[in-house]
Amino acid sequence: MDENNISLAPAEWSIMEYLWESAPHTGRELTEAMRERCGWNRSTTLTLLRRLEAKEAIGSNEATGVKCFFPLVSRDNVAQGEAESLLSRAYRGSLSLLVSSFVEKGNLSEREIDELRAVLEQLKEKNDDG
Amino acid sequence: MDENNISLAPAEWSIMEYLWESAPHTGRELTEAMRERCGWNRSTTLTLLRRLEAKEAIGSNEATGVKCFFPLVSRDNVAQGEAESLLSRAYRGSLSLLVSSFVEKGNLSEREIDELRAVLEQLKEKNDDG
DNA sequence: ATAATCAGATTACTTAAGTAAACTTATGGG
DNA sequence: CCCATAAGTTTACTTAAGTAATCTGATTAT
Repeated sequence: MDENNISLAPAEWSIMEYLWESAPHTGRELTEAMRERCGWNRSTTLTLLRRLEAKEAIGSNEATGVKCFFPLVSRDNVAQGEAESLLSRAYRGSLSLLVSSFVEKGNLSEREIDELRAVLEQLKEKNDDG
Repeated sequence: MDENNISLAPAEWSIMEYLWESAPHTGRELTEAMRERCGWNRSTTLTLLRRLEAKEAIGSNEATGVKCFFPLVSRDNVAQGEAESLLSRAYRGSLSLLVSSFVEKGNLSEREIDELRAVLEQLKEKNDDG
């Protein structure tokens, strides 16, 4: 694979989020959605779509005469890639360092803490029988 | 405070890393270090220093006649800020979601896992007597 | 067929970022 | 006093990103 290492600018994320929620969508639908969500002009959305296609983050299909866009990369993959890039830049590649910095700041909600625990439980299991 | 929300471009990180390791440093020292570490031209380093000063990520002192640069923001703060920005963009603001995506990918080393456990232990204590 | 509308493409303008050349002082030797 | 260096400032060029106007070819309602 080489769809790896695709990184998205914030504005591109907005479009991808929509397409990850549901796809495919026509340019018209995207334009309308982005106008509502971000207040973008039609041209803005179309430009972003073109750029996303250029970097192969999305693809399009023109069977019906009208172009339909859909994601070529998964949200998980993109998120993971950006997380890894952040980790290596700011946390010497260490996930635990990141987590620990949040823990130390003490700005984690009860809910977050519970969820973290759950994740670690899951990890323990994986480790026990893996 | 308003030194909050300072975000650094990758090239800027390189300079800050050096200054976080030790400071203050003269332009000459920085230039030399960046030439070694990144292969940058003198002008490049000086430009980056100027931009960092403009965004108040670093300060300088000219007492000795030669400008000396030092960080105005802590590495932790910057890292935290970028992490929060990533979380909100890619993980709906949820740290556990990020961690869990790494766990699921299964690309965590034994060491990382141990460290994560330790961090969670720490969190448990904090929570018990906090 | 023809004007209004729509879809998509081309062009454009701005700011940020990476990278560096060129210019300007200041300054230590001769 | 004059020049080679050194330190710092200005200017510049490129690509990415945010944002959008404009142009062009297709479609449709009269």
